[in-house]
Amino acid sequence: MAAEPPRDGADAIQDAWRRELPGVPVESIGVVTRIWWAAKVFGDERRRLLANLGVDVATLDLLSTLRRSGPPYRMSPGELAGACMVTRGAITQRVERAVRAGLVERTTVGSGYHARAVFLTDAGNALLDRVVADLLVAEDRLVGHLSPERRDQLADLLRELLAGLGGPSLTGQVGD
Amino acid sequence: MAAEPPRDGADAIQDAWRRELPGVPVESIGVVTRIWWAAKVFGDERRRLLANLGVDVATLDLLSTLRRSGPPYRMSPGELAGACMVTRGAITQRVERAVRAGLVERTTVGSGYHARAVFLTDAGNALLDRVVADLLVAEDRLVGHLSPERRDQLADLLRELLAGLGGPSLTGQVGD
DNA sequence: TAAACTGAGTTTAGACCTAAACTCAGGGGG
DNA sequence: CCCCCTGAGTTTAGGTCTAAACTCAGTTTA
Repeated sequence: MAAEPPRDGADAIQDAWRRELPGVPVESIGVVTRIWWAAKVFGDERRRLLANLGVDVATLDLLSTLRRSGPPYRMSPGELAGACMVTRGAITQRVERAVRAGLVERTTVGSGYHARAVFLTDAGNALLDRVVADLLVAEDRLVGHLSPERRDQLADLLRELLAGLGGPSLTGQVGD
Repeated sequence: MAAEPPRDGADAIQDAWRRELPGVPVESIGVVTRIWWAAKVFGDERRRLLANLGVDVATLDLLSTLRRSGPPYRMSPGELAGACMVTRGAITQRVERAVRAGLVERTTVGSGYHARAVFLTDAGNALLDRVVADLLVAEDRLVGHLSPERRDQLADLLRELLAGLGGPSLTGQVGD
């Protein structure tokens, strides 16, 4: 007879919908709502930290994806859209901002209307060297209250969840 | 000797940072990145479904929070901000849109500059009755490939994670 | 009782995203 | 050789959010 874990806000939301709309299936809330909240906490924390370091989350996502891609460290806008999980239009805007900031460059073709490849400048690489380690250390602290065993259990369950979601997998991700 | 789970994109990202920035702690990625991706998949799916039903995610979040709050089904903007985990400014804008759509009303005070309480109209309640059940059924299907045992394990680990994050708890949530 | 304070709500500027329309470059038919 | 098609990239309109400045109502204080 293991002790029940203390109830939290997601449990309260399940109860509230059971009360307001009897008969609807509320079981997914325990997973979906908590994932939503955790993502919000991580996202807010990351935004604050990066703001202090002078970058925004979207730009760092772009630069990180290029850096992680490995040699030759160049990606087309379409590849970036797949890896970053945003629309091509969003990539156009991210690249435009990053170019203005001197963090990436584009090679174009023909009249120059279309970008062909995007790659980091020295300044972009320097920014990554300066920021990513701090970010990973901060996030390590955020999840540090979970024992390594619990953390690995959670990671494995999330991997299983994502595999079934048909969402982001190795396809379209880093490492062409 | 349990079989290793198949590698996914998050594993690849861990490897890539180990290669690019040797020495940085990459263990948090297995949890943080997968939670981020899962939230993105759930969020995109919810946005698409709700767009078909003629609502947007932010408005449904507002209406749901009011409905779940129970009697007297009224909340101040500040309470709503806490429960929805967005800034008060965002609540002002959400309420303004919902008022224009006829889904909620406001009671004001004095010159009418400040809202005091926000509550659902009949149209707002009808929209919830029409939409929430469909949404929960759809999300139940999304996580349906996990066995109930795995789902509960995942929910428990996420509850533990959130408790340690000091993030959303019972405080400021539903239930007055 | 009037000035200052405090806290809740609102406004605004700026960032970011999506969806849909638009624009080229390159590759077939005719 | 030219027209059209297709696909990748870009533009634009519209919506959402945050952070910081601003505005009141009610309260404290002298």
